[in-house]
Amino acid sequence: MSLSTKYNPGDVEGKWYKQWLEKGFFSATVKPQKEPYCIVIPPPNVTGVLHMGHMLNNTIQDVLIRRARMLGKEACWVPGTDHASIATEARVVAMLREKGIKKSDLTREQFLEYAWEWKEKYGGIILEQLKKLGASCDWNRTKFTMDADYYDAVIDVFIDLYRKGYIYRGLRMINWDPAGKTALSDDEVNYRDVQSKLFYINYPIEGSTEFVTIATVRPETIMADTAICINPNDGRYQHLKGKRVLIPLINRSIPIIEDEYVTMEFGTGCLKVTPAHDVNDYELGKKHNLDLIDILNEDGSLNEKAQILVGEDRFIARKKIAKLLEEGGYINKVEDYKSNVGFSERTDAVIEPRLSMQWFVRMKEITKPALENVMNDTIRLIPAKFKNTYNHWMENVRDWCISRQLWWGHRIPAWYNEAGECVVARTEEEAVAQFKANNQKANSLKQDEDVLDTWFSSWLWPIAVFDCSVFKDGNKGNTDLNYFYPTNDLVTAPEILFFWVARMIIASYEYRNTLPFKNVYLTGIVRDKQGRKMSKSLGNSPDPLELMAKYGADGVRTGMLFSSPAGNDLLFDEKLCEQGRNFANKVWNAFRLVKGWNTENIVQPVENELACTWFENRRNQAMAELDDHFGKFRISDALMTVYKLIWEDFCSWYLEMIKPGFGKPIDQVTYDKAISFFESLLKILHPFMPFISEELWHELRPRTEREYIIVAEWPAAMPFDTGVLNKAAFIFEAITEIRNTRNASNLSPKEPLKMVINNNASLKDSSFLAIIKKLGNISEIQFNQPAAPGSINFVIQSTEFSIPLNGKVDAGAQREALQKEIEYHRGFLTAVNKKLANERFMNSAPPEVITMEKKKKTDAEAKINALEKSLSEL
RNA sequence: GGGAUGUUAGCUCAGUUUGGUUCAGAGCACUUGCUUGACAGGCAAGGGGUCGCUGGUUCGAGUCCGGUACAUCCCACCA
Repeated sequence: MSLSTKYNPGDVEGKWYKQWLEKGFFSATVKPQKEPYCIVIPPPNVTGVLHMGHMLNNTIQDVLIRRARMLGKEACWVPGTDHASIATEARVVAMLREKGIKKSDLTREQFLEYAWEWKEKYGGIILEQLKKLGASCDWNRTKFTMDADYYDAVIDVFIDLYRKGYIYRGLRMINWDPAGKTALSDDEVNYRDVQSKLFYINYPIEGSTEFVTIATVRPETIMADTAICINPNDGRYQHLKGKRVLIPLINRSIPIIEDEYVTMEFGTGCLKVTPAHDVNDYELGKKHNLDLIDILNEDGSLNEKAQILVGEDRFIARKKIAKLLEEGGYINKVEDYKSNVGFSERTDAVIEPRLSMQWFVRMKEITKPALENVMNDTIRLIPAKFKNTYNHWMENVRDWCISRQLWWGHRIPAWYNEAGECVVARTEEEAVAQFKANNQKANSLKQDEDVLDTWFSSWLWPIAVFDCSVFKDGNKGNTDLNYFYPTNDLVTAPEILFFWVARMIIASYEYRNTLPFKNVYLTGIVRDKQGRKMSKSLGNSPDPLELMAKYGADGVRTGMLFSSPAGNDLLFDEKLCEQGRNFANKVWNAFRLVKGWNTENIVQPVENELACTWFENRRNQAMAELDDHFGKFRISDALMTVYKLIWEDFCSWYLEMIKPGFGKPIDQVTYDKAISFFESLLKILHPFMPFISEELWHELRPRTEREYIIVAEWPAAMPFDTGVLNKAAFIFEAITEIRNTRNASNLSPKEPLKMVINNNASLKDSSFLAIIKKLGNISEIQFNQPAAPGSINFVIQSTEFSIPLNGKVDAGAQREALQKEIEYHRGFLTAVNKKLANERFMNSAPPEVITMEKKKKTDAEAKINALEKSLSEL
């Protein structure tokens, strides 16, 4: 046998992927007679490189798509990348910095030229990496969220929503990143507990020598205060109502206002109100008509409105002002305080709440169908527990800030004239026309400098990959869109359930008036063994490409799937890949065994006939389990079903049963059966392990030009006979008992044993015996003989077995073990007897349960009998 | 602060909807014995859990109800 004892994935993976591509097996087209099955990939960042999260996510998608393809559906997996405005722009800025170029020295056009150049060079590396894991995407359909037609679609949607009144421009308190000088959505802000100080500051009351003490963690913002607020029900402060106070250091007079918003228990019960620099204060300011005083520049330094410390950074200003207040005698006390501070996800700078003109999507109304259709399971979330979180988010949805102060992205189609008036238009010409129609000046127009939030383009993804014009012109009969949409399954991480999934659903109901996909499979997060999230900074993330080089793509794929039920985080351990690789090796060696047999036209032995009948039934049973698991998106369980069917049932039992003796031939009938079983196993293995299954498929027998396993037919569901399976279970149990007896008695498996069977004469002529003899290495079976002294006895389904050991064993140890076992069964029997003696149990339990208890009793009694017999014969 | 989910073998998880033969399971890990003519990346056998804790309902609770502890996640972001 020239085949290596080990499977070498490196030899075969590239070969098959290339052939699959060449034969066009991945590409999908409209075929009205076939049922479509479609997945759109969650587009990875164009700057991305493959990490373990992608590995898990895309393996699951590939499993689903490959199975659908084999089920005869027109399987379409659409790949692509996301322009990822913030991430990509940051990468380009960093790249330019290395070349000594500052973004601020470039014009927008120059910068974008660099960005595109960079994208052409490095963008899409990740798509090449996906091919290594076997991803069977229809690469002809590869889409990018800034393709020309996609760009237009995004602009069309903006204009359309603006006309419908869903998009507005407004002054709002937003999350400002002073380092990136951009607005961030709420979701791009991470909150962390930070140890800080709580300053108690005295504000002098106007026309009095008394003062009011407030507590704040941000003393540098007192110059922006426009009121002090007390709770009207606060008994301590009734005398302050209607008075005014002076801001320390700058002596500006501000009113004392009343609002129940103030918590009396916190701090002193007096709150300084700074509407320009705090979200809650902003709301309070609006309610009480307070002035807005913004004392910060874009970069977080103080501006001239602060009057003092102008130009200082906010954190330096905080230290300095604390000192000034101290010197001025305004500090009452300072406490240590732990507060929750927001940080930019991108730059990690402390977020500054800031008032700014931004564009928003009004969410309340537009989200309605998206909420309803998830809650009523039109769109299924898997696992369903995410419905709760989804519901909670959607019911409390806030308007979506969609403008970003960046250059890389879809530029907002808004135009301003010299007077600062604004129109939304696709081009400057259209803008001019609109201004004129409004009787407004239309000279020296300027386009909005901002681009749109990345999610404002990716929420169109499932539609736009098929047709970008649909947002402007409606559906003009694009057959791809009509055929593949709504898509079937979406596989993504729960982290982006709101960012992306919810918004795709919203867009789909808005523009297609239907769902975008039927099922959303939410994967877990890949963590390391200690449960930490994998991250670059921790260096705990293995490189999937290196893993695949080491264990094979099939090994890594199955390794990841072994322990990753939907919604559960995956604690990644390289051992899993090893298990995957070992499985591939097992399959490989099973092939080597079968392939090495010589056939002859001899009569099929009875034991082989039984073995084949059994395995066929067992396989059909497993197939039913498999289909059930897939129907419930239990991918790990599905894999485990295949794993055990192949390893235990096929290799350990079936092949051992039919294995011919060394150098002897196997009968043709059994051999053909074995090959066809092997084929069906390779088929159900294929979605999980595409490469080795394709390799062995071709090794197993000659194939025609287009006969590949990737397009082979998924084995149809077949009935199975539980009677056959039960009979086999009986044989297996007997064999296990025999082996156990050998093990416990230190008898080599090579030494043939004799056996006696009592009270089951029907076994005499059965093919069972042949199998028991073969796998148990039993040389002779006698019937209804008195047990010889020193026998080991056991009972299986009321049949008594006896193995004479002729003094080959240590009687003392044997006796002890037997006594222990007898004791256990006696205890069990007592419990059952007690139950049966309980009148109330006998009266209220259903008859089946009582019958079962009675059977337990007789079984236990038989077992004890047999054991006692063994004991007495020792 | 509000909400959700989870706690079952050393580890990762099934099982809880509909209480009683899938009821105490799986894979990995572990122990013992095997140079077994496919595979030591292997074979065979085995050990291991009072189902977080605590009350209750019931003839009977991993499963239903109350309480409690711990963990994780989501939302909000009280100066």
